[in-house]
Amino acid sequence: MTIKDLAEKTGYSVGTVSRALNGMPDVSKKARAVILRAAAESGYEPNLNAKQLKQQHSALILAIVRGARNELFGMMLVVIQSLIAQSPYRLETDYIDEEEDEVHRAVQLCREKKPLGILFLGGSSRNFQEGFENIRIPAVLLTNDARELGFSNLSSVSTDDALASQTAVERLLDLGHRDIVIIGGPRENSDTGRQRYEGCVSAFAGRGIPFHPEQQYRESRYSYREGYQAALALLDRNQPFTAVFAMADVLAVGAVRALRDRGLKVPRDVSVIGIDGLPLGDFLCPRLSTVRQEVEEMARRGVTILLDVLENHGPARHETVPFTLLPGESLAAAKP
Amino acid sequence: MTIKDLAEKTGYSVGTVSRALNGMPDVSKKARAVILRAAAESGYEPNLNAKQLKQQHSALILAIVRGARNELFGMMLVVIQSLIAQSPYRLETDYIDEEEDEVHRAVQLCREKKPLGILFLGGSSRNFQEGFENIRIPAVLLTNDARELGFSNLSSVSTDDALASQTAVERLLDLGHRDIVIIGGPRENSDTGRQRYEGCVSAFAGRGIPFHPEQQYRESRYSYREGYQAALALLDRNQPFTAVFAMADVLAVGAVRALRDRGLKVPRDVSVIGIDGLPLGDFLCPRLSTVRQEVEEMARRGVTILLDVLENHGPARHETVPFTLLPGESLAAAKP
DNA sequence: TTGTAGGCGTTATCAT
DNA sequence: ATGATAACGCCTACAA
Repeated sequence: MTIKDLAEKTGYSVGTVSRALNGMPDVSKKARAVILRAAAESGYEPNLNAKQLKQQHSALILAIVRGARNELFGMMLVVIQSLIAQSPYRLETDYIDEEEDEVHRAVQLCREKKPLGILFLGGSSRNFQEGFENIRIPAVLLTNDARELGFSNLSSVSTDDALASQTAVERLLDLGHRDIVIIGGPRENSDTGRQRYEGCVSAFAGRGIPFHPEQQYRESRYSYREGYQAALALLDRNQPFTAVFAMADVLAVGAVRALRDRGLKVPRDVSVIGIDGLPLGDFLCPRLSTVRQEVEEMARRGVTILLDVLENHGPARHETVPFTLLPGESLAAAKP
Repeated sequence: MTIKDLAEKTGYSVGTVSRALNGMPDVSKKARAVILRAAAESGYEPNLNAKQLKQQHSALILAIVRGARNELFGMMLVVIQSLIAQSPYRLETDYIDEEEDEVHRAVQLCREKKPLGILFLGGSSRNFQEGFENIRIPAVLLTNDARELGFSNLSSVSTDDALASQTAVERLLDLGHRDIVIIGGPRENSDTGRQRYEGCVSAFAGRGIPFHPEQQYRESRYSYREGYQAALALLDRNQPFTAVFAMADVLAVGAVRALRDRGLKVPRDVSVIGIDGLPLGDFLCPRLSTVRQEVEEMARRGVTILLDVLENHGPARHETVPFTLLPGESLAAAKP
C-alpha cells in the first residue's frame, strides 16, 4: 500500500495524495476527506525510508543512554518519552555500555539516521572534547554540565555533583563524624564520578579536616555488589570508621549490607549516606539518607531546551537543577 | 559523501563501488582495495534509508519493551544487545507503557521499519490473540508462554509463573504458616500477574487450605510504593497474619518496609517471600527470600531462537526456563 | 486545486 | 569484471 495505490484508488494523483496526507494547505476539502478515508481504510502507513531519503532528515530525536542498568536513566526516559510523544518529533533510544564513547556513537548514528537533535543520558566530557565537533545538530547533555566545553550546539542540564557530594560529606562532618570512608564511582570515564570526588575533597578541605584517600577512599563500579565489596575492603583495612559516604545509592545499599554482615548496625554503629535519590531508598531498612537529584525535572528541562533550540534556533543553554538532602534514617550523630 | 562521489573519486562506476562496499565476489581485488580505501578516507557512511528503501527490508530486529522501569527487562536488554551486536543484525529498542498494547505497536513498527524479527519483552496474550495475525515475521515473546496462542511465527521463552508462584506459597505453608496474605500484581493486563495468582490458588487448593481473596489478597501495580501501601491496607484489615507473599520483589521490598513501620520485624514476626530474583534482594536487610527467574538465560535463549528461526526458517519453539528458590533471610518457621 | 516529473542514495539487472 | 540504468516510495518544484 503506497501513495501510488492510494492515488489509483481515489482517482487523484500521487501529488495530491501526498499533500493531503501531509496536511498541506493547497488541497480541496473534498479531496482531503476522500484520501484520508481511503488511507485509513486500507491501513496505509507511509514508508519512512522513502520519506526520509527524500527529505534528508527525519523528525527524529535520538536519546543515547550510557548504561542500560542505570535506574535514573530509566526514570528520565519515561519522562522524555511522554514529552516527545506530545511533540511533532519521534524518539529513538540507543543504549551503549557505560564505558563506551557516546559521542563516537552519536556521530555514527547521525550519519545513519540523520536525527534533528540528540539527548545524551550520561556522558563524559572527554569524549565530547574529542569528538563533538563532528556533530552539527543541537544536542543536550543530561546529568552532566557542558558549559565549560563551549560548543554552541551543546546544551546541558545537570545537578551540581561536586556541591551535592560536598553537602553529603558536610552532613557527616556536621554530625560529628571524623572517621569517614568514601566509596567512589569510577572517575576514569565519568565526569560524575570525578566531580563527586572533588566535592568530597572540598568538604574536608573546607573544614580543615585531613582526607587521606589511600586509607579512606575506595573506588568501584556502580553496582550493589561492588559497593558491598568496597565496604568489606575498607573494613579490612582495620582503620575503624563511624561513617560511610557512598557516591551512589546502589553503592550505599551494598555498603549497608556489608556492615551488617560484619555485625555493625546502621546508623547505630556506622552512619551511611548515599547520593542519587533512588526511589528504592525510601523503602529500605533503614531508609537511606541521601542527596537526591531531581532526575525527572532534569529530563523535562532537557527536552524543553532541545525542542526550543530546534524550533527557535536559540543558543545553547546550561541549567543546573537543585538537589535535596533527604534525611532518611541511616545517619546518626557521632558518639562523643 | 555518497557512492556516486566515491565512484567519481575512484573512477569506477557506482555499480562497482556498491558491489565492492558490500563484499560481493565479482569485483577485482584492485578495484576493491581502491574503493575501500577511498571510502575509509572520506569517511563514507552508507545511507540506511536508501539502502532499505531499495532492499525492502533492514537487518533490523526490534525489541519492544513493555515497561521502561522494569529492572528485569533492563538486565535482559544488556544480554540481547551484546548477542545481537555479534550477529549480522541490528537491534532497535522501543519502549511502551506497561498498559499499552505491544502487538498494536509492533504492527505499526513493522510497517514503518520493516524489521526481520521481533523480541517482545513482556506482553499480554490478549493483545496477541487480537492482533498478532497481522504480524507475519518471526517473533519471540519473552517472560510469557505463547504456546497456547498457536501462532506459527511466534515463539516464546518463559518461566512457569504459576508453578514459581505456587512454589513460593508452598514454601510458606511448609514453614507452618497458615495466616498468609498475598500482594498481587495487576491481573488485568498481564499474563504474569494472572498466572502467579493462579499458582497461588493452586498452592492452597493442593494442600486443602482455604484461601479467601477478599481478606487475604490485595492487588497493586508493580512499585515499591504500591507494595508498601498494599501491606498497610492488609494490616488494616485487622486479620493478623504471619506471612506475606508478594508477587514481585519490588512489592516485597515495599511490604517489608510497611511491616517495619508498624513495628513488625521480618522474619521474626512476619515472613516475607517475593518472586523475580532482583539482584537487589541479596543486599537487603534481611536478604529477601524469593523465587528467581533466570532472566539472562531467558534473553539468551530468546535471541538464539529468533536468529535460528530467521536463518533456518524453523518452526516456532516454546521453552521454559527453570526457576530457583532463593533462601534469603526473610523467612522463618511459624510459631507453634 | 491538481497533475507531472525529477531525484533522494542504493541495489540489482542487464549488457558489455 | 565493470558500467549503465531502472526501480524502491516519497516529496516538491513547476506546469496546467
